[in-house]
This record gives sequence, C-alpha cells and structure tokens, in this order.
Amino acid sequence: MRNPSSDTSCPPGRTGRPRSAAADAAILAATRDALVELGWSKLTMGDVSARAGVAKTTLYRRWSGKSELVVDAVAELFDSLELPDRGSLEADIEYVVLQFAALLRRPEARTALMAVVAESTRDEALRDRIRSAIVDRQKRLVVLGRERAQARGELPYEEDASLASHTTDLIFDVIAGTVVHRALVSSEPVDELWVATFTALLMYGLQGSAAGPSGPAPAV
Amino acid sequence: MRNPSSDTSCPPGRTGRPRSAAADAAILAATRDALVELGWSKLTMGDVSARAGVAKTTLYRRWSGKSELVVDAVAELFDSLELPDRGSLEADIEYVVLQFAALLRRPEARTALMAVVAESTRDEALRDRIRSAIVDRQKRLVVLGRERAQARGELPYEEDASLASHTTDLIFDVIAGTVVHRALVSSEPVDELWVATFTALLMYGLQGSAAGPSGPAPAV
Amino acid sequence: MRNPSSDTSCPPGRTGRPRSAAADAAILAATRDALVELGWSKLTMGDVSARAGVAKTTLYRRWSGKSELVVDAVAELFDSLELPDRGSLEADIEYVVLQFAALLRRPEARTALMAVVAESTRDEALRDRIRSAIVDRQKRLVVLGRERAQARGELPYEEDASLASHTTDLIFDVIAGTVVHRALVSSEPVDELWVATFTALLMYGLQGSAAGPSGPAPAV
Amino acid sequence: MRNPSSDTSCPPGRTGRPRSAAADAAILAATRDALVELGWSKLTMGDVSARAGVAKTTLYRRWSGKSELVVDAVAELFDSLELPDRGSLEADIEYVVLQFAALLRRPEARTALMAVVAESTRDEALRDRIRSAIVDRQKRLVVLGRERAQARGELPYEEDASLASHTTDLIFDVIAGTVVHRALVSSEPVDELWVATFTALLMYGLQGSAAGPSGPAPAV
DNA sequence: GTCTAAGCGAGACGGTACGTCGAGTCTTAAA
DNA sequence: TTTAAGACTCGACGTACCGTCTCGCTTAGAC
Repeated sequence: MRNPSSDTSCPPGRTGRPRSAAADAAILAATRDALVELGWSKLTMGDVSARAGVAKTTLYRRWSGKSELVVDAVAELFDSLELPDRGSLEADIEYVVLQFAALLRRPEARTALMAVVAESTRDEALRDRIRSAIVDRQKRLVVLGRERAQARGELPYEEDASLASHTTDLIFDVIAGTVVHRALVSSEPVDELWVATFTALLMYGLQGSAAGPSGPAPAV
Repeated sequence: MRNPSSDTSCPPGRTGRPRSAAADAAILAATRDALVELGWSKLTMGDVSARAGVAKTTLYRRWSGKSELVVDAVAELFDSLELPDRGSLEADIEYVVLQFAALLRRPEARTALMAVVAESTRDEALRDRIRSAIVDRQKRLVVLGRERAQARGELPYEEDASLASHTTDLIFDVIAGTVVHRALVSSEPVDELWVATFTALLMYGLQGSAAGPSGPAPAV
Repeated sequence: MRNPSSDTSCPPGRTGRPRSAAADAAILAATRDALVELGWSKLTMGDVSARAGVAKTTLYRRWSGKSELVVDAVAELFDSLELPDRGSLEADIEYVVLQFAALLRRPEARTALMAVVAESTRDEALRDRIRSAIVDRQKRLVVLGRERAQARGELPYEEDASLASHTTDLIFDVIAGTVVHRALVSSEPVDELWVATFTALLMYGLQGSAAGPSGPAPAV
Repeated sequence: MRNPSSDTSCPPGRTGRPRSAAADAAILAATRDALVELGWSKLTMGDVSARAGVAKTTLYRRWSGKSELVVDAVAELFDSLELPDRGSLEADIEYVVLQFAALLRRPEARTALMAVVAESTRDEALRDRIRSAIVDRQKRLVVLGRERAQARGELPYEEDASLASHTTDLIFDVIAGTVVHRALVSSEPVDELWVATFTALLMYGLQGSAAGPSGPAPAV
C-alpha cells in the first residue's frame, strides 16, 4: 500500500505532533497476528491495540472500525501476488490459481475475507475500500495475463473497450469466485489435479467464447 | 427442512411439557426479519427472541448460537430453488444462475451467507451444518441438471463415480462461486446479458472438457 | 437502611429471577472498602464491582451512578449514631458532637461526604437522596436531644410547630456544620477541650435564644 | 492573589520567553465560566484550555491539576469579601454571614468549594493551598470583626495568644460551617430572618462564653 | 543583530474509566 | 419439563479525559 494511513490523509494542517508511521505498520501486523490466533469473530480492537503496543484511541483515530482495519491488514497480503510469464495462458492461469489458493490457505485470509465481504453488503464505503484495496490488486493479474495471452495470440484483441472490460471482469469473477468457493464453501483442497481440471475447463471456455457467437455453436 | 429443530432431537423423553412446534417457525421467521432489517452483524439473539415472542432460553435450548440459528433460517430460503426442465443444458444453466442470483438479491441471504461461511472457517461443526443445510440443497440442482443433459446427450456419461462426483463439484463451484463473487464481491448486477455470456463460457468449457484430455488440444 | 435496594423497589412485577439480596450488601461493603483505600476521586465503579464479586451491570441496574452508590454506602455508617441519655443537655451535646467527630475520622466518611454534597449542588435527585439517607438520620438525634432537654426543663417548649422546626434546623446546622468545618476544612482535631468550648458556646446561645427577644437583651 | 502563577515561581532562570501574564487571567476566568456551566465534576482541563484560547500544555505548566486550578480560580472570588464597620458586633456578624451566603449562591462557588475540600482530605498539599488561598481570606474577616468588637467593648480582650487564636478559630468554624451547612447540605435559604436568628444565637453564645467558665453557670 | 532558551498552539500519544450492549447461564413462578 | 421473565457474569464496545510528548513557531533577553 502506498498510503498506509487509511481514513484521513496524514497532514491536514501542518501543526501538531505528526502521526507515528511505525504505529501503522505495528497495528496492521498485530491485526494479522490476531486474525491467525483468534479468527475474525474473536478479534477485538482492544486486543489488537495491546498487541501493537498502542492505545485503542490510536486505532480509532486511523480506522473507523474493525472491518476497515482488517481490510487494510489483509490487503497487504495481496501485495505478494504476482504473475511471472510462464509461457502460455494455460500455465499462467494455473499459476495464478495456485497462488491465490495458497493465499486462501493462510488462516488470516480464510477467516477475514468472507467476513469483510459479508459486512460490506450493508456498507457502501466498506465495499469501496475492499474494491480498491483487495479486488483491484487481484484483478490486475487477470488484466496482465490477458494482455500477455493476446500478445501471444492465444486470445483475440477486443477492440470495444467496454466489452473488453466486461470480459476481464467475467474471467476474474470465474477464477476468484470458483477458487474461493472451492476453498471456503466446499472446503475441498485446491490441489494440482483440481487446478488442472479447472484450468482446462476455463481454457475451453475462453477459446470457445473468443471464437464467439460467430464461432461454431455449442453442439448439443 | 424436515427437522427444523436443530441441535437436539425434539422428544428425548416423553414426560413434561412438549416443545412448542410453532416456536420454531416463529423464531426462524423472526431471524430472517432481523437479518433484513439489521444485517448479520447487528442481529442479536435477544432481538430475535423478542421478535418471535419467545424467551431467550427457548432459543438456546434449540440452537447453540447465532451462526447455527442463521444457517437454519437462511437454509429455508433455498427450499424454493428448483430446476424445471427448460429443454437444453444451456437454458437450464441460465435458469439456475438467474434463480441463484435472485436469491442473492434478498438482503437476508446477502448478509448472512458470507458471514456464516466466514464463521465456519474456524468451526468444523458449523461447516458441516452449512454443507448439509445449504450447499447440498444447491448441489442437487447441479446433479439434476447434469443428469438431464446426459439423458439429452449434451454431456457424456461418466462411468468412474469418483470422477463424476469431482466433475459435479467443479461445475457447482464454478457456477455458485462465480455468481456469488459477481454479486457480492464485484457488486455488479447479474443480468440477462451477463448470464448469457457466462453461460456461453461455461458451455464451451463443459463441452471441451467433456471431449476430454484426449479431445482436441486447446488451440493456441 | 430498611430498603437497601436503592433506585427501584425490588419487585415491580412478579416474574423473572429476583434480585440478589446478598449482592446489595456486598456492593455497599465493597464501596466502603474502596473509599478507604482509594478515596472518592479514585474510586471507580469497575473496581467496586470487582471487589464485590459482581458484574458492573449489576451495579448500574441498582444505582444510577457513583454518587448515588456512595451515598447509600456511607449512609449505613450513620445507622450507628445514637443518643443515650447522658443526664443533661450539655452532656448530650458533647456526646453527639464527639460521636459525629468520630464518624468524620473514618476515612470513608471524610472523603465521601463533601464529595457527594459537592455533586448534589447540581443534582436535585441526589440532594433528596442525601437528605433522606444521611441528613435525616443525623437530625433525629437533634430532635431527640431537644425533646429530652425540654422534658428536663432545660429548654422551653415551643408551641409554634413551624418555629420549633426552624429552631431544630438551626441547631442541627450549627452542630453538624461547625464540626464538619473544623474537621475537614480547618483540619483541626475535634478533641475534648474543643468540644467543651464549643458546647459551652452553644449552651449559652441556646439558653439566651430560648429566653428569647423578650429576654434580657445581649449586653454590650 | 499576589502570585497567580501557582506551582513554579515564574522566572527560575532568566533567559527564554517569559510566561504570558494575560494567559493566567484568561485561564482563571475560563475556569470559573466552566464551573458555572458544567460544574466541578464535568469540568475538564481540555475544555478550560479551549475556552481560554490556550494550549493544554500551558495549563499544566502552571497548575499541576484540576483541583489546584479550581482553588486558585475560586479563591479570587473571596477577594471581594470585606467587612465595613457596621457599628456593632451583631451587625458585623449579620453582614459577614449575608456576604458569605451571597458568595455561596454563586454556582461556581457552590460546586467547587465542597469538591476541593473533598479532594483535600487525601492531599496534604491541596489542603495547604486551600488554607492559604481561601480559608485565610475568610478568617481575616473574623479576626477583624473580633478586634473591632473588643475595641467597642463588646468582647473582652484575651491575653493568652493561644487561647485567643483558638477562640477565633472556633468562631470562624461556627460561622462558616453553619452557613455552608445551611446552604449546601440542608439546601435552605440563608435569608434575613434566619441570619437574625443565627446571629442572636451566636451573640448569646459569645457573650456567655466571654463571661467564661467563671461566669454564671448555664441555668438548667 | 544574531543567538538561544523558554513559551506557545496544535494535536498525536499511552492510559484508564466510562456507561452500554450482547452473549450465554441461571433462577424464579406459571403452565 | 417447558415456558416467559428477567437478573446474573463476563467481556467488548467506542468515547472521553488524563497528563505527556513531539512538532514547528514565536518571543525577548543575553551576547
């Protein structure tokens, strides 16, 4: 994250004691520790502040509540996501799926992600924060993978920008949604075999869709 | 639900005042009302008991906590899911996706589903309850749709029972996961256009995968 | 105190678990202990509840705040005040002064009395509670002593009830006010010598006033 | 007050920016305003600093806490007390009682006086400060009134300095204590009628006591 | 005329207590 | 034995003040 201080940009005026930069890092790390040990529902602001060696008021000065804090704490995990060029679209998809699955194996992510999404169903601001802090971080991998596949000729260029965006969104929802569902709802392992099967399904789907409505109609 | 009383089978002995059957229904309805008005995180056991005109003790005698109660309350919503024969696999998929999306538009489902999944990441028993009360209800639609498609010849029969089961699981995770992600994480509408696109992707994927690894390799 | 439960009479309806009578006693004793150890300003509701082995909510269910609680706790000390017949008005006065001074030597009374009076300057309800719980307990000694003196012929009967009441009030304010001021404001000891001097002053004053405006005018 | 800056004498060294003299006055005035509006227990240092247009640091550089600040703020009120010669001891007493009662009608004095006395029961330094800032200011009126009465021949000279001092103290405690008790504990008005009655009692007491133990024994 | 040590405003900081709320249990009397 | 009622313990909440600190900026006397 470029700007770890969350709610208010740090220097509104120029007077007064400046906010401790170290505190931000300590708090977010403490939040992740608490998530691992206690899980979302048993995590408390007081506990986090104690772990971080910080007063509770310092937390509330920077984050308006538990959800916001946890989003920022978990978002940092997503900074580690990357997409090296594995040579083919198929390999890239398998890599990104495995990487995301590994992230979902981390207890702090498991317990926190669905929780903040649940909260966000009744909180517009939280939804925006999740989008910018987490979703966008994931989506850029899809964008990158798609561009590479287009450069390789594996996928056609889409000239209509709106359509291109919608396609990216769909691919993203399919990949992220399916992996999350497998890992957290079905509680089944995301292992190499499953990833290969899922990737194959997705590859067929992408290539068939790319051929498009004008392509060979799905045979019954 | 056949047995709405959840934790303890109703009549362990036979003496004493029997449990009110009406109470169960009232409690679950009150729970859904409270979910609509307050959302998961602001729903309280005391509030539910007050809405249901029931003592808190009565709640705790039947459910061990908020998560269990909400799972049962929301599970009843899934009883309305059904899959009439629409004539083709494609139409069946579109129907099931739209139906599930409609369910996710209900505020009680939006706020509760992800929340109980989040809770279940640290609670084995809750995970089982979600599986039997919710997931299995959804999955039978996939099983049914697949059988119909096989009967129609749209999809091949899979003789290996284990493999068949895995394929069903994958399809289920793709459909349910993608729709949930679209609706709750990306917060985008699941409209006819999107459903058509997604269904097309899935159809190509299924047919390609059905042709199998021995089928035509995905062209680059 | 006849009714240790303070704010609400115990049985408003007849259902539900009744309030613990033991808790009242434990809380008031804990309050006095805390006053002795910590003093008024460092006494906290949380500390009292911990000492009493009681939840904080139980305190707040019975008393609306620290002031009310402390008034009730200290009021019990005043139950020990009594006025045995010492044979003469002078002896009775000396006895009551010494007894009150002894009470004011107790740290819980020293620290609490002025504090609740200070609070009561902005709180009508608290003022009433102090009056009924503390002031009236003290004043009855004055009433009793005066009646005895009248029976002995040391003081004349006052036929006008209003005037009689005003005289009692004056005597009470003089005795209680002077002793409190000596003990807490001037911080001087209320010893036998001082008591004798003060009592003499008061005796002359009472007898002179009793002789009344029609009595011998104060000589210059 | 000669030296309004309380805790540290202003110029310990000689270099550096000197303390603002205006700040002291502004702070004490703000303190009195806050006492009137909020009362002792709701008055906060932060509020006072805001009212005075001063940083909290500036307060704490001059006073060690709320009690000290309030003592100084209220003490200034006592500067207005004076005792013009009314021609007789009786008139002087009535005057001083009425004047003191008027002071106790001011909300800032009502709420603050008992509060700081309560605090002082556990704080030696505060007790000294109250004595020098408030009590001594009151007591000099008694000393003055007594000297005048002696000059008039209304009261005898007391040669034993210690005894004289003790008598002054007693008179002071009787007057101040009785008035405070009437005004703040009994919450009854200190009106002309009451003052006359009280003064009469006191006059008889003083004259009887002045006649002394060797004087006519109080008749039964 | 600098130099410099203190005062000053602003406001973040680590704490402690607040008074409230919800969870889940327990104790009554009535059904 | 279940029920409604409600008191109970426990623990977290989010806020308010406390008194301290760290900033950058005066300000006035010493050099």
